[in-house]
Amino acid sequence: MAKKRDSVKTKEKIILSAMEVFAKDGYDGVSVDLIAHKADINKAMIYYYFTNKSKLYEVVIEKVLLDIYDTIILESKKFQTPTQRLNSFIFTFAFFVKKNPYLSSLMLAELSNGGKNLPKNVFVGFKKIFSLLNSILKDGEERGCFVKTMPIVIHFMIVGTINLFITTASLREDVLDEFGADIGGNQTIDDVAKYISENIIKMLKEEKRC
Amino acid sequence: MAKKRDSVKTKEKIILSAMEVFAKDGYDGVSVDLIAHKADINKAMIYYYFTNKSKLYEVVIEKVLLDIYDTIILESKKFQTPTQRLNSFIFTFAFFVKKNPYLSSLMLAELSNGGKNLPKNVFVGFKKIFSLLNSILKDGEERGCFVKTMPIVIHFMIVGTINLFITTASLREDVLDEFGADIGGNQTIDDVAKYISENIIKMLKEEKRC
Amino acid sequence: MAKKRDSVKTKEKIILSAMEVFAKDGYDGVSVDLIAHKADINKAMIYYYFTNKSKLYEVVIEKVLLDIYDTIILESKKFQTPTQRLNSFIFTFAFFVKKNPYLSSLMLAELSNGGKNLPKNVFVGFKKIFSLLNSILKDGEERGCFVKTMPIVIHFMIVGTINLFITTASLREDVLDEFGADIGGNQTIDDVAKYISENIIKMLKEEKRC
Amino acid sequence: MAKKRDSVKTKEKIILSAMEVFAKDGYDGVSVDLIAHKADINKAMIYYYFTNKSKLYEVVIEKVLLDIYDTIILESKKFQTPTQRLNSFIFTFAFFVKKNPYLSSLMLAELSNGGKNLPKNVFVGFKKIFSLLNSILKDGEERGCFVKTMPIVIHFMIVGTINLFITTASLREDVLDEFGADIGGNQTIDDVAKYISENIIKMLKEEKRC
DNA sequence: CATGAATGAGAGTTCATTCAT
DNA sequence: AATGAATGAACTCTCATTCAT
Repeated sequence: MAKKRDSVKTKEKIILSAMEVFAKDGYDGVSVDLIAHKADINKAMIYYYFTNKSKLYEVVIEKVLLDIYDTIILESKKFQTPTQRLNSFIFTFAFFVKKNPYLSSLMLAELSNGGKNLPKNVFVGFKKIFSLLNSILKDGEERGCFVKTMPIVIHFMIVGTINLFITTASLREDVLDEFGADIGGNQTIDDVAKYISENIIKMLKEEKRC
Repeated sequence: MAKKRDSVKTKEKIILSAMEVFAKDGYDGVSVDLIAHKADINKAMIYYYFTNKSKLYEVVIEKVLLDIYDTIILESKKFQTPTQRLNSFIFTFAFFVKKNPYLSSLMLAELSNGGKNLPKNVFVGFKKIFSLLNSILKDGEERGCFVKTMPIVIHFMIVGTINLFITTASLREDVLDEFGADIGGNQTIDDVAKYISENIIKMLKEEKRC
Repeated sequence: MAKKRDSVKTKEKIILSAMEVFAKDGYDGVSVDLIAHKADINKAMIYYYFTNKSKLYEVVIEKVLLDIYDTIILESKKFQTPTQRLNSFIFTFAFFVKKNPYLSSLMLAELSNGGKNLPKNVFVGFKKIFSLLNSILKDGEERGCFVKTMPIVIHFMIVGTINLFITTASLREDVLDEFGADIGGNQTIDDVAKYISENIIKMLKEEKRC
Repeated sequence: MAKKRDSVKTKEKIILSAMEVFAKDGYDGVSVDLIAHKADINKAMIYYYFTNKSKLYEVVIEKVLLDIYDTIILESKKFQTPTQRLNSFIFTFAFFVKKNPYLSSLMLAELSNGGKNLPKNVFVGFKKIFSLLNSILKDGEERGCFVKTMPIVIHFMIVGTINLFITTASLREDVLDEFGADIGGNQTIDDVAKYISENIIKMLKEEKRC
């Protein structure tokens, strides 16, 4: 029998519901009422546990980013060469957002509005992920595997492409028939990850292999 | 002699103000009051000319997308080879969003939320731009300049990277000092465009030149 | 060729449109914009000709009431005996509202809200009509045709019944099928007038005939 | 001990205030602000309890009609003969609207505008009241007390006359002095009910008595 | 006479947040 | 820890009315 008062469960339900609706409709597009309703809890509980809407949003975003970071770090450690680790970075990121379809929307939304709903300190999440990629690239450079590059651009290429592929999925599906060109309706996120990985690695190499 | 009641001017003022604030705070984050105030017109005029907030948003987005499209098309026609035209596509896009810093936010926001605030027919704008890139790529393939590729991924690589670079500019600046790695604080959008262009062309070529 | 500027025609178009929509949705339920649109004239013309919405309403009501009065008076003069004249009163009233289906709504609406949208002087219209009936009844009494009665109640019996029959027509039609009882779906306004006339006259007579 | 937060009381206050002002100024003539103010509650509570203005109006009307119905039914059951029951119907109706002066306006207003502010299902109230009268008349016919009649016309005669008498009371008072004829200024609603009852029963009888 | 542009007040509704129980 | 009631500000939208041309 489920306990009537289970703070952990209640908090979790709130975060999950919040994540879902924030991802779909954005911070301003969502009411606290809606979150409470989705989570099947009393609205006042949100204030009890998270102080206010803004703080709840922070918690949601922070959780999302740290989850990604932890996952990527974990996978990345299994490999030694920069090439393998870069490949792992891309695939793990793609795999993660595939598993958590809300994340892409949230990440893009925050990046696109300059984080207006967030305090600066939340961006440690973004920075951590970037730092990881950065260290892979620097390591590759030092070992002579990769050419000197612009890490932030590589980062945006990976993150931007994969996120856009995910977030535009339904959009592309809607317009599929009235469109002659190939808009990626048949490609899976894995195909995309593979394509990106191969080509970015091609970009980063001159002659040598690692 | 400046007329006191000039519908064209009023409409323009509304669209410009709307574009600015929508880009900064998103559809739901902006009040009609604010738009009216920024445009220095009476709020009711927004309803007089645009029926409602939603319709105004549509007009703004449509205008943005068609402007980009027209500009890119125009530039693109100056070149003959697929390589040149692809290069032109990237640079013109980058140039345009640099000149119109609001656009990136608007594009990313719409892409990231699946166009929830827009009717499907507005996506002709997005499709047109993509179609243009698509035809360049296909042409390159047929002429044997480019390898077979995934056009939608190339598209997201270009558009996503440039848009993210623009929209995150202030964000990156804010965290610059507390951060060791190079987060692109010194690079201009032109540097980025050049880098993307060179590397994507490298990706698309095997041996031959066009 | 129709003249571009024809004040009489414009005024008439306004009054007719106003009558129609006021009848359907009431004074507060109608916007000046709507009247202008229905009349196919510029909104400002309404203010030009009628000063404001309230005054326009007055004009409409006044016209309605005087039209009825004039018609009834005219018909009534064709008859000599109180019985005939009462019969004429009822039939002419019924005939008139049948021909002008908006009037009933307007009359009932004004009566039901105590004339809140009208200045007292507009009620001369109502009073005139009542005076006419009153004189018929008094004449009947004096001549010994009718018993002494309560004129205002007779008046409400006639006017109320006929008006309700007209205004509820569509309502009764809507619920006709789901209703066993006879709600007057087959009766015409003429049937009703006949029925009312016969029975009220029966009420007013004792033994004698006139 | 009076509770500070009593949903029942709050709801009641809202309904009572709404009934009063809707009766006076009609659906469109009343603002939600006014209702809230009259009820001495926060405006948002109206939406909390009744969703919107329209739904509140429905609730008010439904309550009014069912109240009348219940009262009439209760009284009617005390009598056996059709004549007595018809007499009871008329007196109870008159007594009820005298006690609840808002009702007549509301009923007339809704009848006169074809129920534009109400969903069809609200008219069960009207239908129930009419059904009751209808069954009295049918019963009278079958027992040979009443002649065959047009029930809907009888209904409008009763309801229309009494309602008009009530709603026009202040109007008639205002114009009393400037008017020679007897406009019912001295008659009470009971006089009117008695008059209507006697005469309608006279109408419905031929020779026989019940 | 006629028009379209403009205005300011106010209407209906929503929402983040707080309070009493 | 949990709930439903309450609040006040803000939001979208409408409307009677006026002004400039």
